[in-house]
This record gives sequence, C-alpha cells and structure tokens, in this order.
Amino acid sequence: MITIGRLADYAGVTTKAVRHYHERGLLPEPGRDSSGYRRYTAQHAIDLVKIRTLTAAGVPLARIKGLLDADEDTLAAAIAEIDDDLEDRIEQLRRTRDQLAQLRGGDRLFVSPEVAGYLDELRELGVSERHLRLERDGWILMQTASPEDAARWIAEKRDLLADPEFRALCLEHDVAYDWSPDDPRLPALAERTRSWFAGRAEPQALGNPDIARLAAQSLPGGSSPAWERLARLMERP
Amino acid sequence: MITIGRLADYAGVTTKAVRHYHERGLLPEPGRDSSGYRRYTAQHAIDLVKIRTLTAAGVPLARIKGLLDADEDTLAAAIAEIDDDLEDRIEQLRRTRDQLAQLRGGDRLFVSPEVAGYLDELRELGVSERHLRLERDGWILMQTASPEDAARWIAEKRDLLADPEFRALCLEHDVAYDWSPDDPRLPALAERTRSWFAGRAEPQALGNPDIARLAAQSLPGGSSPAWERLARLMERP
DNA sequence: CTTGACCTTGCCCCTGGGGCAAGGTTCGAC
DNA sequence: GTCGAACCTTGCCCCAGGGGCAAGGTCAAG
Repeated sequence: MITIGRLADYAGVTTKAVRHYHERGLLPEPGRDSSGYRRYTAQHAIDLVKIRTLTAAGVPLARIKGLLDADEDTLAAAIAEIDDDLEDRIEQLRRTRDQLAQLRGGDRLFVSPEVAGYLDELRELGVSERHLRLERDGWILMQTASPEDAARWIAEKRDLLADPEFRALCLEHDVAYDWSPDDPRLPALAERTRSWFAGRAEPQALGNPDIARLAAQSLPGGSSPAWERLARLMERP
Repeated sequence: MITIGRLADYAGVTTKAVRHYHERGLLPEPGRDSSGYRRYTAQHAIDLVKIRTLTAAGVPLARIKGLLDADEDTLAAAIAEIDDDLEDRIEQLRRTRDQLAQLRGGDRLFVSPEVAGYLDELRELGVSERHLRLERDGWILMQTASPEDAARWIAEKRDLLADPEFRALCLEHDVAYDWSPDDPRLPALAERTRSWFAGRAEPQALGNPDIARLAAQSLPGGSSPAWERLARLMERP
C-alpha cells in the first residue's frame, strides 16, 4: 500500500499526472487511508506504467482509456498501429533535422530545389547578393502565385543561363541597378536586351523585368529607378 | 502581394496558424488591401518557413520569437542545441518503441530487468501463473517501498534459486496455496521450510512469507488461508 | 516541538492551435 | 448581372496534458 508520490516515482511521472489520470478515468481511484491519503496497490503501478508508455508514444489519453481494458487482439492491433505511427514520427523528425541544417546553409529551405540550383548558378556567375535576394523573393512570390508556371519558368531560365549573351545581360542588368535613370548607357542596354529577346521563341513569359517588377512590388527597397527606366525603354522601343 | 491562404499553403501551415503567429508577435502583421485582407510579401514567406521549420523541431514559439532576429552566431548556436535535442528525442522515441513492444510481450515492462529475469526462472521452474503474478506484484511493491533493498533481495533470491531444496520448496508452497488451512501436510512443510531457513545466513530478510504477506496486503484475491497458516506455523515452531 | 517532506482539494494558467459562427469579398461561369 | 464556390475577416470557446500556487492537513525524525 503505497502513496501517490511513491507510485509516481516508480512509474516516472508526477503526482499531478496521476491525479489527472484519475480525473480522466484512466486509473481507478484507490482506497484512502484514515487521513484521506490515496493508497495504491501493485495493480495501480502496472496500469500506470502502461499509461506512461502509451502517452510517451503520443497516444491521446482518451484512446488509452479504451485500450486499457481491451482484449489481447485489439490491443495488439492498436500497438502495431501506434508503432507504425512512431516510426513515421521518427522519420519526420529526421527530415526536420535536415531542414534545420539548411536553415544555417542559406536560401535552399525557402525555395524549391530547382530555384535553389538556379540561384547557385547566378551566384557563380558573379551577380550581387542584392540581385540574388531580389531573384529569390521574386521566385517565392511566383511559386505562391502559380507553382506550375514557376516550375516551367525556372526550367527555361536554367536553360537560358547556358547562353553566354544571357549571362552577360544578367550581369549588365545587375550593375545597372545603381545607375541614374538618366544614365546614357541605359538605352543601349535596353536595345541589346530587346534584340536578344527578339531572337527567342517566347520572350513574353521569361523577361527579367517581370521578376524585377514582381520583386519591386513586394519589397520596399527593391525598386530601382534605372530598372524602371529600362522596363519603359524595352516596352516602347 | 499574396493572401493569407496562399502564404499558408506555400509554407505548409494553416491560415489559423499564421494568424496565431501574428498574435504572438512572431510574424509581423502585413498591410491590408482595400477590403481588409492581409497582403503578404516574399519576406513573410521566408519568415514563415523559418517558423514552421523551428516549430516542427519542437521549439516553443516564445523561443522562436527571440531567434528570428538573432545574429548569425546566436542562431547557429541555438540551431546546434535544437539539433542535439532532436537527436535525443529521436532516441527517446526509439526507446518508447522498444517499451511498446514489451507491452505485448509480458511483464518485463513493469518490473526491473533483474526481477523480470527472476520471474522467468520461476516460470521455467514450473510454478503456477497465479504464483507468478503474486510474485510480480510483490516485487513491484517492494521496489516502490525501497528500490535499493529490492535490488539486494532480488540478487540473493536469484542465487537461492540455484539451490535444489529452495526450488523444491517454491513448488511446494505453490501447490499449498489451494490447500485447506487444516491440511495435515502443512506442519511438515512449515518444518521443512524452517529447517532450510535455519541453514542459511540471513533468513529473516528473505522469507517467502514476506512476499506473500506484502502481496496479500495489496491484492484482495491474493490471500490464501493455507499460506497464512504456514506463516503462523513458521513464526512459532 | 519543530521542521521538512508529504499529502489533500481547488482554481487558474500555459502552449499550439482547431472548430465554428456570422459575416464580407472576389472570381469565374453562366 | 448574378450565382456559387472559395476566399477572407473577427470573435469566441474548446482541446490535451498537465504546471503552479494557495491554503491547508499529516507524518516521521531529531
């Protein structure tokens, strides 16, 4: 005949939890001694360890209640199911660990793997970090707006990066970000960009200005007067 | 500028969770459009994926709040710590799986491994299941009353089981459980038990009657008139 | 006799949201 | 132009699984 504290210690739970299980009807209330203290038997300890094991497995108390006096087969089936669930949860935690590692490593966590690869290529190309951030944010917005379109576009963009002229244009646009909108080099750059677009099959869906405009809409500091002028110059030749 | 639903889908959380993060100050409230809808930017998506990753790792929201605008080093240290914690939790879940398997397998979960081994030896010896249950419950109570004493006692008991006479006595006591308290074989059994005890070093701490009495106290159906008579016979020769 | 460790009931608090109500909005189809 | 579906808004209460604290009663040792 043991007290609540000893029982709780034995099972590795708190006395509070034991009383909670009484309230929920999981563990039968034991008899009281002359002073009103609860006095427990070995059977209570067995039940409590069972409850603790199931709660540790994440089984809700309401379900444990039904499981405690279930027959062998029902219990075995339930345990098998709970075990499968545990396996899944372990796998899930493993994936979370991977993502946690990516949280340190850069932007891979926030965009699709394809976009992450594209941003890596851009970085290798040598564009500025600011440009990279603009691109990343643009792709995030595109992925929310239309994941399928974004997937198609990113594939085409990565193809485009194989073209030396496109790579050169990317770098030019990057440095042009800081130019004055009256810079005399802007019309030439616009013309060069337009003529390169003209040689392509579907220029309307893939323009850099699209991204720039999207990014500019979403980021207060993302707008560049020079880029805005470029966009105007390219729209009306 | 995306709506709350698109943002939530992108990050893989519910709109409810997003509003919850606003209330907690984890995610800044975005501007509203003319109809009062929240309109989010790419930065919100980045923050939200970060929050989701950390909550999936079990980090409390209150702590995430501090982590979101922490500097590189602080964040790195925190992530390392969280990762360690995840590793621990995975290990813990693995142990829970083992315990869950034992929940099907028998009594190993409810007593210490030493007691489980002792009960196995008793089972092999051929005592009844009822006797095993009585023993198990007795050991549970002893372990709650005094874990150190129980550990010492169980070690001695396992030694004793090597003695053929003790094994024979165990089996005799087992069958005697159902005898009438007036059974003429009881005095002879008591005398045989007493004389065996007499040949031992510390008979007072290891008597079977101790266990029987403890078990009898705790289990309503655990008392046997024959065993009670045996105990009296052995106390007063 | 005191002191510290137990025990009792009761109440409110916390996290991390879910569910539902009672509306207003937007968008595409007809 | 209007209908329905699918959005969005705020607000409120609910859940598990306890923790913390109050305001006592009890017990065992020194």
